[in-house]
Amino acid sequence: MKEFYTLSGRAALGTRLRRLGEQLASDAVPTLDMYKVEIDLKWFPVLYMLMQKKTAAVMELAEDIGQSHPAVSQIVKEMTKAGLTQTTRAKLDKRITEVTLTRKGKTMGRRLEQQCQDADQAVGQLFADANVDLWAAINLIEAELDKTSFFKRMKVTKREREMQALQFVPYQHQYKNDFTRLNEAWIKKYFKLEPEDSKALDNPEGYIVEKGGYIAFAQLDQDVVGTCALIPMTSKTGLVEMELAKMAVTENVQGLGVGFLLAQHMVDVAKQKGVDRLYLESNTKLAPAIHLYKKLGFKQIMGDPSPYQRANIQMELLLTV
Amino acid sequence: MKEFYTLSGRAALGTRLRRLGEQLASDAVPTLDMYKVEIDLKWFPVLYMLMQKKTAAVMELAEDIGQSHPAVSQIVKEMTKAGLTQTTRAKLDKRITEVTLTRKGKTMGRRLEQQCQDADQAVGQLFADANVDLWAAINLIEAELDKTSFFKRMKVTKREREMQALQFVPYQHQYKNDFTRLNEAWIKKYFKLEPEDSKALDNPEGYIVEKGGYIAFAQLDQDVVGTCALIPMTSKTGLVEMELAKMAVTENVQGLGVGFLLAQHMVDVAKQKGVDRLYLESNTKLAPAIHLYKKLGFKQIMGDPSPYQRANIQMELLLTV
DNA sequence: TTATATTAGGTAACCAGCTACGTAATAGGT
DNA sequence: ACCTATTACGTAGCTGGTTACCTAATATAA
Repeated sequence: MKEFYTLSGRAALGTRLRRLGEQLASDAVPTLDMYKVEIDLKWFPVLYMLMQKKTAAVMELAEDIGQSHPAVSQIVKEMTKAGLTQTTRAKLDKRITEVTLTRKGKTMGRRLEQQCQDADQAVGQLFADANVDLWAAINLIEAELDKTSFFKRMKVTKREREMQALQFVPYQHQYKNDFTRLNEAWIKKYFKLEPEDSKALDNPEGYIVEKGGYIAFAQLDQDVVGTCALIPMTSKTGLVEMELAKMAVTENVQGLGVGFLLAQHMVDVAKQKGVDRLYLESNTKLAPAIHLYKKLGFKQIMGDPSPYQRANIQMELLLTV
Repeated sequence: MKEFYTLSGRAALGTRLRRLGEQLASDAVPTLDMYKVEIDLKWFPVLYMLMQKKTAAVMELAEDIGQSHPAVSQIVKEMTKAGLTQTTRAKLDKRITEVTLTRKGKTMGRRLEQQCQDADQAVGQLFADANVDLWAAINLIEAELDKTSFFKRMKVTKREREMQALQFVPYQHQYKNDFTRLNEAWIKKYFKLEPEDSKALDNPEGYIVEKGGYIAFAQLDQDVVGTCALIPMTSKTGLVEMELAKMAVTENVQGLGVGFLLAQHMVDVAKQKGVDRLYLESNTKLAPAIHLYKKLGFKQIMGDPSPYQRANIQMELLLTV
């Protein structure tokens, strides 16, 4: 039994907690008997709250015990039938159903309170015996989950693992289609293909690689998920200058930081090549891209007019100071 | 919200555990999406087990994942409909339904395993952030509950509390009926009233108290729940001797240790009175009583014949050595 | 052998939650 | 004053589990 837990490890934490909770709850059924509290287990929280509050509305009880109001409505109906509670419409607001305990309900309630005190005591003893304060532990865990939900934590974990598998490879002939595909995808999505585009996209080898440029591809497991190019520029200043261009990342891995790592990789390559200044053109519509460039240290400049219509921002990064 | 927890304290541990578990589980639904595992959350354990086992029977899976076999049967049916599993009758034993994953099922399974690894990682991180190892804590608690169930713990706690309220009071006239009632109850239950009984039961004052004897009553809250008497004996040896007799405890508090505490009280009283030797007669049918006397140090002896038919064992306790 | 017990697992009915929705009463804006 | 939004809460129906019960196959004892 419970083979599943041992195998799936802490991933089954949720199931395990629920199960332990259920076990404790089911242990509570015979104890109710012991205290001569003749109630349905599920009435427990409502009865308990009514002992504290004297009178309460259905919605109020639902809020207090953390269940839906139909559940409470149902429970109150049953308890009333069993003679433990009675309901009256509130005078001030006739929508409100006020629930109060009958004499019999109060008797049960008193026994229940006694039982709760004993249970608290017993739980305390259990913690002492096991030398663990599970209650405090849950408080800490819940506080931590309030800060960052488990869902978000999973996302971070996944990304971290995946990013470890990310590799950068230089251009090879077999990647030609990937280069075209990745770039056409984003251009078509945000703008439309310009005549200037086809120059580089249709012939990366002749237009970039053979001219002393560099193209890198980001590979995740077997998939090519991103690309970026360094294109030599004819410099007027005597500095070694290259253009960072054709940056593209597949839609379904966007937001994982592939773009940033890819761009960083390109900067590293540029440094190795002895490039003094990196230049790029982009569009302010592409906010995440601009953000990414800024993060890498690119500064906006007013440069020469671009051959691309969509370019409305130009940036540079000086690599040698 | 959650007013109930803060009020009822650790008594609501069960509910709280269950709730936290459910919260974590519900957080897992969107993560399934993230990993492109297109399964119903409840299929998770079955799919996971099948990844480990290649093939498994319905009963086996039920055992492994800790759910009932109809649940598994249902899940397998749904999974088969979704094309994730296929079922065949075992050749050796045609009652057995062997469940295996299809190609599609295996694909999902692989992604799920990946997800489980990430989840395990994320849970580990959560524990690190909260600085609590909840997993280890649960292990300790479960181990402790295996030793002593929560139900039993509640019983002990209840008894301890109740025993604190236990008081011993000496005979007063208003207790006369209690003395008769308590004694007649057990005599009638195990034996039948003998003529000798009425002597003491009908006239405790004349037969016991006024002759220098002593009667004590055990009171729990307002209820008289037990009684016991010390009756002077005519000694041949010159020692001060008394008979411990008329020990009776109400049925509905039996097993709580009232009898033991009462007898212990009588021994204390005897010591105060300067009694050298306590003597008693009983019947071996009354095993708990005999056990109790032995625990107090009484030893079996062969004494004079008893006026009571039901007496088939005699014991003594020497108080002065 | 043959009768009986046990086992695998399917179906049915139930249960305790939930969400969705409807109705009546109240609150609020114009 | 009147229309709209909100609130309280009841009913209906869904879901994911359960237990109870059934049949068929196998194991066991007379």
